[in-house]
Amino acid sequence: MGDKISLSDGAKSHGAKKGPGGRDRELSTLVATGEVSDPKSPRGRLLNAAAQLFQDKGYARTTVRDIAADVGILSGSIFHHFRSKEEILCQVMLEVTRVARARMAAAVSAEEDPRERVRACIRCELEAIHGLAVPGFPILVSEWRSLSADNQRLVLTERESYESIWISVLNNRPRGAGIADAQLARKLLLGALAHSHTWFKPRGRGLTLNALADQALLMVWQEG
Amino acid sequence: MGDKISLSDGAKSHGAKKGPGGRDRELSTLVATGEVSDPKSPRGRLLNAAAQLFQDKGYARTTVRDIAADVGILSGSIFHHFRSKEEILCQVMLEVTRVARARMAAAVSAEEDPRERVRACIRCELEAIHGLAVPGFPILVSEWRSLSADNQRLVLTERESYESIWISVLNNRPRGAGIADAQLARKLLLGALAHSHTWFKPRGRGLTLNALADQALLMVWQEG
DNA sequence: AACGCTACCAAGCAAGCGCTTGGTTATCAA
DNA sequence: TTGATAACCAAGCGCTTGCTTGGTAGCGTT
Repeated sequence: MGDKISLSDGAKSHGAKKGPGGRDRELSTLVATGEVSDPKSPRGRLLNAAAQLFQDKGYARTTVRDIAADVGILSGSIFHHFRSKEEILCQVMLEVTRVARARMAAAVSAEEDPRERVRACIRCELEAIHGLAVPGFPILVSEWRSLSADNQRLVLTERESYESIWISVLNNRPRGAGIADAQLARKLLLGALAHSHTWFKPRGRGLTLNALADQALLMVWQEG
Repeated sequence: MGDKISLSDGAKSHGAKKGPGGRDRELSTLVATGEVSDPKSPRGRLLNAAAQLFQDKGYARTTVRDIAADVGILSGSIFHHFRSKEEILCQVMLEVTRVARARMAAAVSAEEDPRERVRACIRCELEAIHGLAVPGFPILVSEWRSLSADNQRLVLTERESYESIWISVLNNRPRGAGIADAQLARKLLLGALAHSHTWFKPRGRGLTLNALADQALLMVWQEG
């Protein structure tokens, strides 16, 4: 099962190399389709600031005054863009999910080998977790309970396609490669990777992000 | 009086034994030495209530009024036992760590085989995470940032001996058993296990806690 | 010129927060 | 009896919080 991975669009940009110049072609596409707010618009700037603050200080410890100050407006003005503080969190999660999904789809389709695809998923999620793709990804795990049940359902729906990529990639592992159940392997892996946000420093000269990805790969894919 | 005492309450003298080893024996010892508060004392009841509330709702969303109401007193009375709300969190973390450490040490020393010792560690931590040992263990991961730097240092010191058990047990793995570096394996494992708190239901009829431990073992110990 | 729209300011409200204060009760030892 | 102490109540203080209100400046369209 899970031979093909359904990608939303055929036009994908592989590699997503970070460097000087346009960081992600996927992001521009998402902005163009309206799936993600323009980072230069007031709304986009607010969401980016909120994402960074929620990630750094936590949702509850971040005030709307913090967010407002970060983009240079007064706190009351925020509510011309969002109805409530929680809506900000919800929108951050939705947009982060869309960016992460687009990058993940591109990364997977750029690889052929099943094992390389798993590695690509891991590396891709690690990049998201450590802010190389978009700020705010760790919030999806750490601040989940800060959402109301309705908003949880909303984000969960948006997230399904992201997780389904993971599952189909993990299902392409051979027998005996480790944890058999892809759903279980995914959950354990998500916990392990997300937690790395608290201790892994990409700036450090010791372990690189790619090396960490290789080690994490050993958890769900053994043998050669 | 309809007060509910959450866990490990019946150990009046040496009464309650659970399982072959007498699992609450460790708690009684810790209470006797003063390392952990008596669950029947006001302080112990407050700490237990706080631990459960912090775990369920999160530290920031739990008010001192919530904790007080849970044990049947008024909010102001709390501050005859603790100087601040954060001190409650800190004390919860310290005591939870001590209980977890004692249980872990007992679980490890009950096994001889290196692989069984790793499995025992995993099972032991899973039991702690899912409230079978003491309420509040997941707080150690999820609410770490709610502590001031000073209190973080305090808890970290108390925790060292707990982590050192993990490291020595993981270091007894043979070469080629998976992730070579014990420190790294431990961090990834902690993330994976702690995250299971959000999705694993011990009440569920599907995956048992022991089966989950076996699967988690596959992440750090391959080839039987 | 008049309009409509977006983005924002200035001021502040009501609620909830952690925590303080002064006093009361129960227990127990000398 | 007296005094010390632990445990708690009743009341509320000072502050922060998310959010509201009424108004304004700038801009493009008609």
